[in-house]
Amino acid sequence: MISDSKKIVTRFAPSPTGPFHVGAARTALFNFLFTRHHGGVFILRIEDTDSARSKKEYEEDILRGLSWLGIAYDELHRQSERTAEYRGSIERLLRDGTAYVSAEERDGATSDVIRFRNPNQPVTFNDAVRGEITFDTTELKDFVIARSVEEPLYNLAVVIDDGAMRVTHVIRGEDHISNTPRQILLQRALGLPQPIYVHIPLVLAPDRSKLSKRHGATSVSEYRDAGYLPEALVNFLALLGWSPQEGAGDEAAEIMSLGELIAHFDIDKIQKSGAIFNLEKLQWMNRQHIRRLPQEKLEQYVASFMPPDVASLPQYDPPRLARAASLIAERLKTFGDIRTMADAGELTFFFAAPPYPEPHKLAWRTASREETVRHLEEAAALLKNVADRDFIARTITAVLMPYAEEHGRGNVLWPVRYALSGKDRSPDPFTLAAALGKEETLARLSLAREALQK
RNA sequence: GGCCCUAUCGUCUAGCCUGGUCUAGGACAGCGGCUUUUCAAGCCGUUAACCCGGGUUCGAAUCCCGGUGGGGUCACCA
Repeated sequence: MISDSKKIVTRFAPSPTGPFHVGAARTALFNFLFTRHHGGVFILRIEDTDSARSKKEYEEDILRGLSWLGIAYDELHRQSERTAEYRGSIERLLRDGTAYVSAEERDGATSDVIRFRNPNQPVTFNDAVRGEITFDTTELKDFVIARSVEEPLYNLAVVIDDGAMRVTHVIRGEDHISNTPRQILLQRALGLPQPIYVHIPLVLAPDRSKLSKRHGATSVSEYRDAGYLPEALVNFLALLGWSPQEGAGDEAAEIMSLGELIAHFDIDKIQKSGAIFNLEKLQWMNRQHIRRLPQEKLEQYVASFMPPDVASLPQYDPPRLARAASLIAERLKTFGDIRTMADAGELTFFFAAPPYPEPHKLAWRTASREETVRHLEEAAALLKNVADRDFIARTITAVLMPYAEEHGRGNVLWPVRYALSGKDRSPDPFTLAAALGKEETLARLSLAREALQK
């Protein structure tokens, strides 16, 4: 299907009339993956012919979003900077009679528009994912192609640009299928070659309608701000309407880096029907990518999403954060969850000794205070013997477990955990102690003991 | 409504082109269990689908036809 002799050229052509949408991001991604897989040229073309609706801030949002996702383009063009090109083509169309100026009334005022003289031929094209599609173009009438020689409308601008930029594959949303016959008619009038069309299925909301604002977060920046990893979003979006080769495998096979996606991507495995944007799967995928993050990156993410009230705690410092980071990350779907954890008080104990307003909670079920104090003392004594550099979860477990087994795990482990966190819910005592460090662990153990003895 | 696209577990999908190996596979979610006994995570197990009706064929999820459902599109927007 794809001839090797011809260099592949694709383009992603968003119009900057709103925030960068995840559906658009997926279209960009499919173009990018396909192009990189085949070693072609990927063009970003800003379609800002409608000056009234196009905004610079939206263009910036698109650029920022693409860069965050790791989707790099080879060329950047803006239609607003190509009026000379359009003028030439439109004048030619006018000259040879395939287009004509028509004075028309609109909103009470009369103005000239340029219409295409429709040859009324049936148009058939071969879509790379759907096969042959035929349209009877007579119903299109003499459609308007420009407001003036310097103001082409969407369909014309696209055709001129795709021709000028030698685009070989037009990969875009299914909602553009109905534009295709108009564009083909224009190509024929302009004597331009016809690219290969690849219409990809739409991204749908859970109710099967087009994904829109009322369904929640739809823009790329919202997902970034909520603490999703770009690699997770990219991975998730790639799997919406596409799957890697045969036997789409087990769980691990679905987790792919950008590089792996590029290696596997091709258009023959693109789905024909719309795909629902399933937030739960995105969250799961985000977890998977968080788990694969190198320690250093993980710390950076955790730190950057840490709310100020936690970050200003007395013991909030780099070494402690480094030890707590993976423990915190283990418990979240997105880095934005750090905020929720902080609000629930599940973070403060990492960076400040907890108060013990309810000493009775230190004792496990029916255990007496005296007994609990003894266990706390003994645990502290055992841990004191562990060297600083051996103060890791595995060693701590090995040291504490025999004693806990002997006196009842709950009786020992619960008060130790509670002494360290001051919380009903928290990580287990061993990892917690490791995260806190030896000195702090012993300090909290004795603080808890004092609270009990009061 | 016209035109166009589309149809496998609740969701994303494998299989369909090259009919049998499909008592339809995987993943997310759900459910159940396990654990260094809290919570989370993790691990193990498990429920669940070929839209309907006709054909073709020894045999159809796979091929053909017709319904029905879903979606898109019908601008001097893109």
